[in-house]
Amino acid sequence: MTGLRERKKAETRAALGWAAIHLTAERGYDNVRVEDIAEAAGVSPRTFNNYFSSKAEAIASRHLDRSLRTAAALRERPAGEPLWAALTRAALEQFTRGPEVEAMPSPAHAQWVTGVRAMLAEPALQGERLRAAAVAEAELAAAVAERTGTDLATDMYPRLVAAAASAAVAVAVRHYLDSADPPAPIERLITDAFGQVAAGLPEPPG
Amino acid sequence: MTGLRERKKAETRAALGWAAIHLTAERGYDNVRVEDIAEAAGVSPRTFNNYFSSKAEAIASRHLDRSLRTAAALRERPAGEPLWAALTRAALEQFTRGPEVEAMPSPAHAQWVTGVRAMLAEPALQGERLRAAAVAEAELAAAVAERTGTDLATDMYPRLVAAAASAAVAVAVRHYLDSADPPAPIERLITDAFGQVAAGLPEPPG
DNA sequence: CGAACAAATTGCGTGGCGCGCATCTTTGCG
DNA sequence: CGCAAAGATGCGCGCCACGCAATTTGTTCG
Repeated sequence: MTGLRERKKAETRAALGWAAIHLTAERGYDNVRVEDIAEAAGVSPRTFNNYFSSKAEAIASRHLDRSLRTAAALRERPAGEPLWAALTRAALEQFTRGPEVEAMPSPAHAQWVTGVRAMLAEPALQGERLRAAAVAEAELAAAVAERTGTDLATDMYPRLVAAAASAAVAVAVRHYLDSADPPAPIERLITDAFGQVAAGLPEPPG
Repeated sequence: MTGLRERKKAETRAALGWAAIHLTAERGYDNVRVEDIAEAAGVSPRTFNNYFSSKAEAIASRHLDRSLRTAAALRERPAGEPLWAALTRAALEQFTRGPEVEAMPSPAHAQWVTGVRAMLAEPALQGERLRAAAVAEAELAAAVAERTGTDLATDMYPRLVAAAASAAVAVAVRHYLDSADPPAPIERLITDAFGQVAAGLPEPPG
């Protein structure tokens, strides 16, 4: 049952998360006060901390949500599919561009990208982003354990797989953001990264 | 040249880092104020923030130093050694027990372990730990790039290797800490984890 | 329907933190 | 010895996370 209560809560959370990201990309991390975020989301400052225990956590929340979806996506891949193929697909599914950004006028879009880059570079945020990734990784490990019939408590295998997969995505995204001009499409980079990991990252011929 | 200046600075940094860890393991994260750490290190509270920009960073500093040593160790492995063998050795070298802990009376040792476990579980610290790991991972990637003659700017390979290696160590350590009673020796777990990663983490036979 | 219950929001107050700035002390070097 | 650079310290400010208690808003039953 989806009561009004739950829905409103989800909406407030989303509004706060979005406002936090939006304002930060726009003005920079420490030109945004919690008060501003709360106001933009139409809620009292005190309420902010009922949803997030820090400014950084709010900003990382969308990253967390997206990352968690990878685990969910893996669970929905057909059982017959080989593990690494399923992981690759599950990861790729998360990289369709969202509507908020898609429906953004072109001049603003350039500034948006710049702002997001600055945001990702902000040291004060990296820890929280990584923490979110770690939470999602745990979820992914659980999904891998289910799929492969291994045991989280006794086998390192599912956690190793989850960690390697997360690393593949992270490296691909980083490569995408770093390479300036017309970068290779993110889909190709992710596929490539997963391919290398699944191949055991053999030393390239000198 | 190692002037008095540099040495004192290194000493102060070490003293602050150690005091931060020690007090936190003893009393718990938020029963330790910055003032306490500074006092334990024999330095003014204001000086604390000349060395670390947050309490969490101070606590994670030793983790950072240790992790950075892995990259240095890799650079010192013989050039002929296969990459993954060299990585495994470099990682293993970091896990010889330090003297401060070794020379600790047995009754205190038990409490120490408990305190450290609680410290590692503290959410407010995980982000900073992960951030330290990320910094070290970057350094490791650079070392891998050198050794394999690949290019950080154009190839995902060195970063993928560094990330996979870091993940292997992290998973092994976690497994070691999680499994209670008489756990498998950490050396075996690390070797095993590296072996699986280098083999491409093949799906186990159902 | 409406009354009792539960859950969320809000305002207020507090302790602590991160850091800029100005000042004083120590170190390195000629 | 004396000076310039680097570090340590004291002070003060703005902000943040959170506990508590009062209030508003949804939910559930008689």
